[in-house]
Amino acid sequence: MAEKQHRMTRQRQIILETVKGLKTHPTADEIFGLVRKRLPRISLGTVYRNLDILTEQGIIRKLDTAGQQKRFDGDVSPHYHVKCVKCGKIDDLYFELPQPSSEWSEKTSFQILEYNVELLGICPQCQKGPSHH
Amino acid sequence: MAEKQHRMTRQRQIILETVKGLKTHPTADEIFGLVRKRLPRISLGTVYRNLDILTEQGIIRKLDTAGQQKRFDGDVSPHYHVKCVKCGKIDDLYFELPQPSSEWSEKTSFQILEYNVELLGICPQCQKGPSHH
DNA sequence: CTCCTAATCAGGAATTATTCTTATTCGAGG
DNA sequence: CCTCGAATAAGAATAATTCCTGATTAGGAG
Repeated sequence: MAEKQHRMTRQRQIILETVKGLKTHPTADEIFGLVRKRLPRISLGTVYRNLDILTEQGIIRKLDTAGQQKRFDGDVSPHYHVKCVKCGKIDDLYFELPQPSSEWSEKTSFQILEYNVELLGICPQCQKGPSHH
Repeated sequence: MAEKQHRMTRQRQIILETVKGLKTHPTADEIFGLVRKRLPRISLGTVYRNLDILTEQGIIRKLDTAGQQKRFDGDVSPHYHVKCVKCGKIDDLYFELPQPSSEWSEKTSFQILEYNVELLGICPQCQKGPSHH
């Protein structure tokens, strides 16, 4: 099972620091924008590659939310998310869900691994005015 | 609230029949492939447009599953889905999952509209061999 | 410290899914 | 039939992400 070696490059380090340093759930290009301030020559491809590597390593989380852009989360503790249907913003939800029950597996031929709950709603900001951005 | 008029064109009719006639959860291009057999000159854009219109009308369902391609479902009765993490195939689940509790909404400042439950698993086919597709 | 090499990088092209544009056609109410 | 807004085919455009290439570098071996 030869695992691939991973070097800690300056780029990867700064991308990691950036994601961990945010309480938001940034998209790849938002991270790109921030990292660029410290590493002006970094490329978007590098950001994507490192976000994927860090996700594989379980150091950050990739939010496979329905919709267009994927978002990333520096908080890998178990929690769920709400997404604003208007602006796409994501908020954390720290509640417990029951474990997948064996009863479920009996009713499907799939081997069930996990389940996610994604709540959809409207964020405080978009509740105020008719979204005019 | 002037609803937009919708004409029943031959294209829309056949797209609808196709989706309703399938027990699978086809992607837009799979539907395109099938509809094409009856309407060789139809364009992919027409398929997309009509799938969206039919979804708006609640006649079919668009599955906003995380991942790359969206899938459609001719069965609009309430049920959930499992997605195979290996091949992306989707299966229906006709059992009850934990209902959203008001407790959840209290923990966020978002106005909750709806919630999705997405189960992830491995389909029978992918359980067998080391996925060599 | 120096060498070596696989891992990584920057830059940009390629891919993929979906939406949009435009000129033309058509469904259905009058 | 006529009319007209809705719908169509074809293909361009967009957006997010992945892939490709030749140059660079981290970090272990010597």
